[in-house]
Amino acid sequence: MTATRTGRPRSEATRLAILQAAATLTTELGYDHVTIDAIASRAGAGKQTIYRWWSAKSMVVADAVIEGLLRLPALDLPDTGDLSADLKAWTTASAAKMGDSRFLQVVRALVTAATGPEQDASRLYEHIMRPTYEPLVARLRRGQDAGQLSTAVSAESVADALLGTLLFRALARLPMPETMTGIIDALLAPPPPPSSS
Amino acid sequence: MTATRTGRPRSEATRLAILQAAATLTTELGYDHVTIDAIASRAGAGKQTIYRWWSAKSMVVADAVIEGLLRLPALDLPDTGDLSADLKAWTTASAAKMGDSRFLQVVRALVTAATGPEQDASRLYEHIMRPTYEPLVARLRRGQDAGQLSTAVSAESVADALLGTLLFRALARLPMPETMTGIIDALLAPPPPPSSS
Amino acid sequence: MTATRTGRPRSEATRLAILQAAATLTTELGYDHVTIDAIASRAGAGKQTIYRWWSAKSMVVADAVIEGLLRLPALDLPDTGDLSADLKAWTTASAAKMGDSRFLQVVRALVTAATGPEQDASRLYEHIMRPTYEPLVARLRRGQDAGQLSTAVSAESVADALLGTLLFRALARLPMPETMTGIIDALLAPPPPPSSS
Amino acid sequence: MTATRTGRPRSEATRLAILQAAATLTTELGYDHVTIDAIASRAGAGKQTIYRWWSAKSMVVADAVIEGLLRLPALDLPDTGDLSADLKAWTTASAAKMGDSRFLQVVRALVTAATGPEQDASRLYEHIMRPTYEPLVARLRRGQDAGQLSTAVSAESVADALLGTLLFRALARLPMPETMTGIIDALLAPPPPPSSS
DNA sequence: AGGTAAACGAGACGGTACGTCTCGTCTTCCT
DNA sequence: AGGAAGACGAGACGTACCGTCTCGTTTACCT
Repeated sequence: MTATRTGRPRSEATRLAILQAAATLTTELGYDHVTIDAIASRAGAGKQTIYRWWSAKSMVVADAVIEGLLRLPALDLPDTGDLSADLKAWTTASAAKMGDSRFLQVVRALVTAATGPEQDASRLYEHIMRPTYEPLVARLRRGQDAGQLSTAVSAESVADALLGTLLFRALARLPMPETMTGIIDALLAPPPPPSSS
Repeated sequence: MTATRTGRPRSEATRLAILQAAATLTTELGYDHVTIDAIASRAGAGKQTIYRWWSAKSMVVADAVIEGLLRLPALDLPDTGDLSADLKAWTTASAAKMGDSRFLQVVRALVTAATGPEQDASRLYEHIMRPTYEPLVARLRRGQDAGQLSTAVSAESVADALLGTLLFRALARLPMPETMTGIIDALLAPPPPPSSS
Repeated sequence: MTATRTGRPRSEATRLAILQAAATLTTELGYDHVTIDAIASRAGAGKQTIYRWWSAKSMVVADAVIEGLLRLPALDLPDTGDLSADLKAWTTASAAKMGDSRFLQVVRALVTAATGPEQDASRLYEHIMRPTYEPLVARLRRGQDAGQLSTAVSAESVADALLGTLLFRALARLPMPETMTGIIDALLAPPPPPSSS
Repeated sequence: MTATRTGRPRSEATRLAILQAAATLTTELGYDHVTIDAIASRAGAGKQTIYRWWSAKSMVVADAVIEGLLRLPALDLPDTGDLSADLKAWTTASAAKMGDSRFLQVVRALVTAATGPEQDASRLYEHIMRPTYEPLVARLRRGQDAGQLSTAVSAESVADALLGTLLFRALARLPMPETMTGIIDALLAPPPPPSSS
């Protein structure tokens, strides 16, 4: 019994109105120009209601992401049986979305939240990163089962490298597709060791 | 001759004091919590002096980086001739530093800047990441020359994967060292090609 | 029969707890810093219970006064038969209490209420001042009966002058005791009439 | 040389605009409904500018009084040579103004300020009470010289009693004129001591 | 040497947003 | 129905910074 029991219960309608307002304003104005006052006003809520449930603006935006009101680029990973083609299709599509400035606005909120208290960071990982990470690892494992990826390397390592590259180059604003193709080839179908260059 | 000629010349001592203050405060407080007032106060300078020479906080911090006053706690990448051992030593040591809050502060500065104007973002990334990224790429190229790494994959791709993994796992707060070892092995010592190619 | 009759009867214990809390907090914090929330919390009552029975903070405090829970630190006015000595003893003792911050807190409550609606103001003044004012007037009347004070001046006027002097000098933070002695002498033992009347 | 010397000097225009705004708003809305935000907005000033120079709303209003922008009832004390008539005329006129609710609004600000830090209270006394108190004492002394008031009582005592009565009855909202007449008569022309009632 | 002019430290200015506090109402469960 | 608990919309509070604007002062170059 962790719950308190008396008192007016939290209003779900208000909670959603706040998250919706945060999502809308982030998309319209960009993360930096969103204010708590504006979120409250747009949501028809009091500021205290926001501060009662969220510790910072970044957490409100992060919750809007979790709630699905503010979409990160969808990263549905296909499974056609051809791991290499699937990964290339996925990274190419993902990379294309990374150039979207609205995406960077959201990423900024998430990174801000991620550098905050451990508890908040973990929550974000669970709700935002894991839904992308786990299917990717699973797909890589199926590729290993199919003999398309060496079992000498952990699927997690490859997933880290792929997601990390996307993150790194997105933040650095470097071009992406070719790079991703190269590393995928390197990991999946390594050439014979060079003997004489 | 665009320059005016009379008047008191710009004070180099003040310029450096401002950049040093910006660097110190960014490391101590994190990019978001650095204020122009604090920089001015710490540097013993007037705010107007800062605004006279820089357009925004991000430009001051970028200049501090250029000046070499603010760095990632980057480690020297050894070159013993054994690429695998060198990378493992470097990634292990780097991963250990990822727990350092100063690292996260700088990463935050980068991400914050990344969502700002293209020009600011590029300046910061160039000068913060390059001192780490370029030597890494160079070392990988030497490894390729020595036949320790396939030439079928670009050195940049491997560098992206390594740095990206560090960045990703740092932000996601996942454990690091083992993972790094695995991916290095995968890239350097590829397994036999899958049976059905 | 104006009253409804069904339902749970009003809790007397809660009513008193609220008034006691209001009195205590007014004394401790001063009228301005008392909040309805704090009263409710201290009384172990719900805010709605307060709003159900009182229209405003001033009314709660007024009721606390009526209930005798909040008083000026009034002193008993002695009656030894010697009006002059009695008044001097009382004013000297009262003046000493004027330095007490609790006194100023109550005065502030009165002044705050005085600027509000007529009804609230009257209630507070009646009940806070009267317990001091009425005995003083009564004592002065007995002095008049005993020939110690002229009947040409109303007892109320003298009471006003005495209490007013205390109030004025307390607010102006001027020294008090000697002054009080002087005015008492002036009123009780009038000098010979001026030569040219 | 107690003053600091550098930096932009305080703007006198802004200072006056703030006091004028405070005066106007107090008159229009009443002391309670004046907000610092409204003063700042009306004055075209920033809130911080107000907080930089005044500790509380009551001090701003008090300064507006001192500056003559928010008038207390003028208490010009006539000197026709007839002390009794002069005092009665003055108290009657003063009492009439005391019923004005705008007066009570200002008094509330002053009392609030008077119950604050010693330094603020002293300032108020010097600038607000003394300009009324001192001429009154002086007039009473001239009355003593003319034999219209006993020299056995200090002029200050009488002034205390008169001002105190006005203050007390104004705050208590009790009727005034008759009472004031009575006490003046008692102090100025005492009847012969009663022998047989 | 004296004059001109830009840069300097200092800090007040009009603003925006913050995060907190209090109000008076509303909503639930418990008695 | 009364009451405790406590969430709610509203909005004022006092603070922190922003970027701009005077000030008086300092330090060069130019007569």
